[in-house]
Amino acid sequence: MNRRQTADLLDRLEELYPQARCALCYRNPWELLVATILSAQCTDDRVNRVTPALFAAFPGPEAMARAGQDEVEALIRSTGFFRNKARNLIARARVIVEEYGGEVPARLDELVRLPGVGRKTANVVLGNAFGIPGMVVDTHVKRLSRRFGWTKSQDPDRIEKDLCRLFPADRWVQTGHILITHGRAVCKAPMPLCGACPVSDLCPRLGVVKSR
DNA sequence: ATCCCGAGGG
DNA sequence: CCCTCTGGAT
Repeated sequence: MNRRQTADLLDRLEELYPQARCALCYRNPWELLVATILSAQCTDDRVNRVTPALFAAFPGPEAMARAGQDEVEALIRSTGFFRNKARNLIARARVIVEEYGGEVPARLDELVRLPGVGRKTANVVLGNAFGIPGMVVDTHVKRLSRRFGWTKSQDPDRIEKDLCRLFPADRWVQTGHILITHGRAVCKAPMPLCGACPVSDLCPRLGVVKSR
């Protein structure tokens, strides 16, 4: 799929999913950071079910830094990986309090140094809480990128670079959201709903692009 | 059984 | 590249 076909596809997906945005409930960078790490291997609606109680119990990094491991675990148990997540939430809060004066850093290199924060989470926070362009590569973006032929790699870091080269920076954030939205609704992991796909005419999987 | 808007470690 | 961590929905 060439650059022009890709741009056409993005235009149409953006038209189809005009409301595509971050699915996590949050009111500030700290809450978004917490909600995003909880969303690892867990659906966003399940995250949104536990965050109100979590944010009420630990409103900011200072409170979280003083939290007990089992106290946090109890609140986030249903999101899976709760031991790792609880440990990282507390450790991360301490780093934010001690090294960043209680403010979530707005830089990629500083965010990824926080415990439990990888490039995916960092780019979600940068794009949605700080308005800094970042290409989010989650399982959906990864899958669609391969299906549309935008990358041959399986490595998320490599895919991120490929997509950043393919798209202009001012579309990175929205591209992530619309790919995720389309991936969840139509272009699903085990069984894509190709018969009901609104952009199947642009899909290399069906061999239609080549014949145009 | 398989997957979910992942990260860390080998 | 591989593996593990975890619960819940389908």
